[in-house]
Amino acid sequence: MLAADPGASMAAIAAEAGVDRSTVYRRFDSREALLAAIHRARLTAIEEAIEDARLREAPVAVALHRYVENIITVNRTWPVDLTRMLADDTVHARRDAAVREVDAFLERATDEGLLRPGLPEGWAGALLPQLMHLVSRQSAELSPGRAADVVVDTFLHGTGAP
Amino acid sequence: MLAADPGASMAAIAAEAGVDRSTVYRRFDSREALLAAIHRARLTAIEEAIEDARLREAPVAVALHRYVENIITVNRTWPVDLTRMLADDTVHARRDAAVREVDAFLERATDEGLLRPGLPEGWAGALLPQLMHLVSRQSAELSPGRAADVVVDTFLHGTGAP
DNA sequence: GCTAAGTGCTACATTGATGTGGCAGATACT
DNA sequence: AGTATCTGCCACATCAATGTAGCACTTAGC
Repeated sequence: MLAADPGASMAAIAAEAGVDRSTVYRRFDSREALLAAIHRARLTAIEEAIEDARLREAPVAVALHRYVENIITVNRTWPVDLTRMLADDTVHARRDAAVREVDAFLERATDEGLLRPGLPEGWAGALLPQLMHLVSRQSAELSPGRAADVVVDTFLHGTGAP
Repeated sequence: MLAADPGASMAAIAAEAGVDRSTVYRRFDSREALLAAIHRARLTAIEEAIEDARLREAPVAVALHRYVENIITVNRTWPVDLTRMLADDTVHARRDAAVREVDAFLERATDEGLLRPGLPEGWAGALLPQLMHLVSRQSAELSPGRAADVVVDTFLHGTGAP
């Protein structure tokens, strides 16, 4: 709901959840507070996904697939865009830390020969989230594991003939 | 502006353009009319991009690169999301026609051995626009030609080591 | 049976955005 | 000079969404 339209009204959100608008206001002081709670939940899930994938120590191919699979699940559970919450300093800082963690991993993946060197600055780091986001909403019928297969395969080898 | 926040107010849009809010209302009857005009302009540019690339006849590798380069320019000129205008029937129909044209091209590209067969249904057709959109706003410093190089290379071969 | 907590529904004040109309000044064209 | 057009500024009505408050009803636990 908030994924399709981040500007959705509280009435629409409440209707989607099958409760009255006033009930939502009983649990969250304001619309801002509701969105902040959702974004915090997503951030926490992202941090757990990163930790579970052991981006610093695990073999890069294994860590990549595990990270992708985890994030696809996060995307499906909390399909909201954190970009619109960068006003909040805490959210901003936690998001930055997660991005830095993934960037460092991609650098390690390049050093260890999984990724091609010489790519444009930040290209891999921008591409990977887009692929995960795409498969999350495009191919809802795929299990997280199969969806991760597609993302990793496309990320590493593209869609061209071998 | 409308790219960053599709829900931007007329006051914000007018301020961005350096004119008064009332001046915008003199040129467009309503907010809807303004958005419709922008979307029509984007659609027209997309149709020209497809025609110029000769997706039906040109060699697939040539047509792909030319199409990508054209759309990157369109994305930078009219950076708005057509998905939010599907209420308008005319927009919907024109967009569908363009999507079908590209899908048919991707099928031809598969038949002629440029793309790998056996990809998930609709994956290439969803991936390509995402890549073009990503490079359009991510790498503003690249010329359309160089940006298209990156997109086509990533689309066909990914970012993995050879 | 009684209480406490949660929920739905309604009414209300407030705010921000939309859209309209009028007026005055600047620019350009004849 | 005189006129037409465009613009900025201001005031105003309208509407949708936010947030608050009160009341009645249901459910669960003691």
